[in-house]
Amino acid sequence: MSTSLSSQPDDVRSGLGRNLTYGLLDALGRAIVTGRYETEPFPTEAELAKQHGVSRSVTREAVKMLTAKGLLSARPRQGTVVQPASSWNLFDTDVLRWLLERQFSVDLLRQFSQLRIAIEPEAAALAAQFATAQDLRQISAGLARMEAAERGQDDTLDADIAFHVAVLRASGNPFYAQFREMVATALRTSIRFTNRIKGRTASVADHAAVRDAIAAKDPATARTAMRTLIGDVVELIETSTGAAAA
Amino acid sequence: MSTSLSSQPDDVRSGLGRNLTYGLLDALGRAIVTGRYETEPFPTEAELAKQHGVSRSVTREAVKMLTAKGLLSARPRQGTVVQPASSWNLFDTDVLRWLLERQFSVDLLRQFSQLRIAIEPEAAALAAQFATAQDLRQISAGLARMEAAERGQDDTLDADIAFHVAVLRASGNPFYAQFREMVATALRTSIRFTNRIKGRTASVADHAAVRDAIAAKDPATARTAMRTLIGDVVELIETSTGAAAA
DNA sequence: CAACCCCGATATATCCGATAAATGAACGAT
DNA sequence: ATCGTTCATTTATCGGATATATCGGGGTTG
Repeated sequence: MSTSLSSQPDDVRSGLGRNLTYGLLDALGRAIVTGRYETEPFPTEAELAKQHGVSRSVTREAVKMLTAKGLLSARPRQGTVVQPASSWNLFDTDVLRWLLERQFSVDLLRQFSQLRIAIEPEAAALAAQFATAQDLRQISAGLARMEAAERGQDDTLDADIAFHVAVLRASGNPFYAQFREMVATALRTSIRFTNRIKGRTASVADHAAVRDAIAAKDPATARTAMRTLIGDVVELIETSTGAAAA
Repeated sequence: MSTSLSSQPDDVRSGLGRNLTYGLLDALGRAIVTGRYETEPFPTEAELAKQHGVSRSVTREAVKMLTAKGLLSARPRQGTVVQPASSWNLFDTDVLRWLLERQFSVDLLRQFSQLRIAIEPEAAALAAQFATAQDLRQISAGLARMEAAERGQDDTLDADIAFHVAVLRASGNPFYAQFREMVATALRTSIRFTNRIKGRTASVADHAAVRDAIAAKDPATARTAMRTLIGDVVELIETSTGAAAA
């Protein structure tokens, strides 16, 4: 065939995933969330296979995975079509990552932080009630890493993530724990905005207050302390958005 | 082989989905969350195809969708294995439905309601700030349906769902709106427990208080009113659980 | 003229058989 | 005993054939 010399068919074969299907999944996912198919129709299965230089099997499996994540819908004769953004599964870590890594994602980051305002304070309150000794050790370990990062002995971002993830786990509720990956992804992305604006040095003292309240089994205080923490983040992003708009 | 006459290979061909792949997806999803593969290893691709009387293509696509939802993981030689429950995407409506519809799901329902305590009051607060005129009409429509249901002129459950979904939409935040399907699913399941215990007649007055606070653009009151509402649900479920345990 | 039915075109859905690649385990050499 | 090789198993990938669903056009009919 003509394209089989793999001149450069979008190169799904590189290193985008552990195999061709995941490579195509990633390429298509990014293309969809960046709106490439808002102006042109989504290709048919045969066209996709030819464009990316892969077999129909690989194509179909990638499309099925995107369907499972709510980004696509396939019907005979009608073809495969991109679903409206309202039906995308925003709590799928792949989808969230694609969305946050694209350009113009500050709005989305602000909206996700608005969600964190609801989730994390309540998670802290639950943690204050149900955290095991080991949960508490993990939270303290995260805090210790933040202090170490202050002295340049650890990575600030990783330490921050470790702390928040530990609190979510300590809630003892799988639905709260589910936000682990998402918060981690969002934090990694958000640093591109927040760190650019302030020196940050994310208030270790405020984080310590959360840990202390959880250790003291004081849900109300834990909730307020965490709310303060996330509130600062939101304010930082609001400022960023406002600055960009002005 | 013995099974090729399709005596009754689990019958994915019936009406479980709009095609074979979705039928198999549903059958396998239910089987996984009900723990069938905790005692026996997950079948290989070839075995699955034979057991359900479908081709390997259909099998592979269903497995890929389950992988996208976090339930499975496939590697050459190792085979396909069920992932630990902690990596299942609980915010996928299929996964949540499979989990809630299985036996012994009261615990999960309680935990999801604990999440609603975080989400819905905050959504109500956001709605009080940002709801459009149309959002408000939708909320009022939901309330009207609840009143009608009181008089036996509408379905209580559908009306309740319509109200909560309208509030989530009115938040103007896609992450909150994402909970629509999940709350709907959870409510439909929860009625099997809550309705069994009380006459319910879910406090229309309490719902009206939420609507009024949103209409008055009073976030704090909207938040507290919604918190009261969900708090009642949790209490109801706690009672149910306690009764079952005792 | 309008309603209905039938047929063809098109895209996904399904089945199939062959080959490639990855990987863990058994086996053998040093 | 350790290390490397071979082998068996399972998923990954390929591509061709056929089935099925569905939209739209066109012809027939009341």
